[in-house]
Amino acid sequence: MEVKNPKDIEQNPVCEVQCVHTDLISACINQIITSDQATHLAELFKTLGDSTRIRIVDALAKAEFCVCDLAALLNVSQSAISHQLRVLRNSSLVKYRREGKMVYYSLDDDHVLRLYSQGLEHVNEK
Amino acid sequence: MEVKNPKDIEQNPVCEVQCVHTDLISACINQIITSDQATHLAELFKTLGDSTRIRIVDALAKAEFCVCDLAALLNVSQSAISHQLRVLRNSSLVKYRREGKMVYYSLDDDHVLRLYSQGLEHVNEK
DNA sequence: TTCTCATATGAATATTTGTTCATATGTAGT
DNA sequence: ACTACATATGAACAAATATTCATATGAGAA
Repeated sequence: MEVKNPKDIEQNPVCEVQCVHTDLISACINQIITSDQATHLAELFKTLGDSTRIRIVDALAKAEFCVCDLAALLNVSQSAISHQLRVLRNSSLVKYRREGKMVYYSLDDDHVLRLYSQGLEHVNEK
Repeated sequence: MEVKNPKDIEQNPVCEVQCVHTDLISACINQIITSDQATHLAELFKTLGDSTRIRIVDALAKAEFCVCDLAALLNVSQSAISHQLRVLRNSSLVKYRREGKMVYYSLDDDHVLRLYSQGLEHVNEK
């Protein structure tokens, strides 16, 4: 029943609840990640949040592959692989080198492998 | 939801490209993560792929909070926080305990913190 | 019981996103 | 120049998803 008035929100974003532990909140408010940082970090995780990209990363954790190899190995169209590789590139998760007509992709650094392995550990234990 | 023309796939999943390094592929094909595993892992990362959930995790990395604390701290509606907490619960990233009317949330284990920190490291270095 | 309030949840909506299709770009060879 | 082919990319469509709104549930107090 207690519907919050939009005007109240403008005045005070916290008015909707009563239980707030104000001391704890004021102690933490300055330590919380900023919205900008959160957005960047979320984008990194979001990049790994697709099964096709996970399979690409898994493959690249084992060897360097060209685009058509990945398409064949994962049974996904060349276009789809290429689109997804761009997403992975934009998040600095993979790097590439050109050799003639072909482009070979690999994981950007050990950092990526650690992040991936950490996730794998979590799902294997749960 | 991932592939191209079903008829082509039945006939020959690789027909669209010519460059395939068949030896490398047959050496790797059995080591690649299964689609099922990839889906599970992707869901874990997807869970962290939203800025609101990142901010929740960041807060819970510092202290235990009840739902209304999180709503106030992050300036997000109670309903939205509650919805997102369920997503985090479903991926075993947070746990909770009831105390009277209130429900206190915290990170499920150190695993989650390591995964989160690893991601934070990556974005800070790039 | 009834009231209050902290939390959870279903439905609806708006935005995001992954794939396909068609086409463009870039590179090597003729 | 032209052809072949590996890769990239824009547009369109379908599927997934985050938030809001309204309401339900659960727990303590009167």
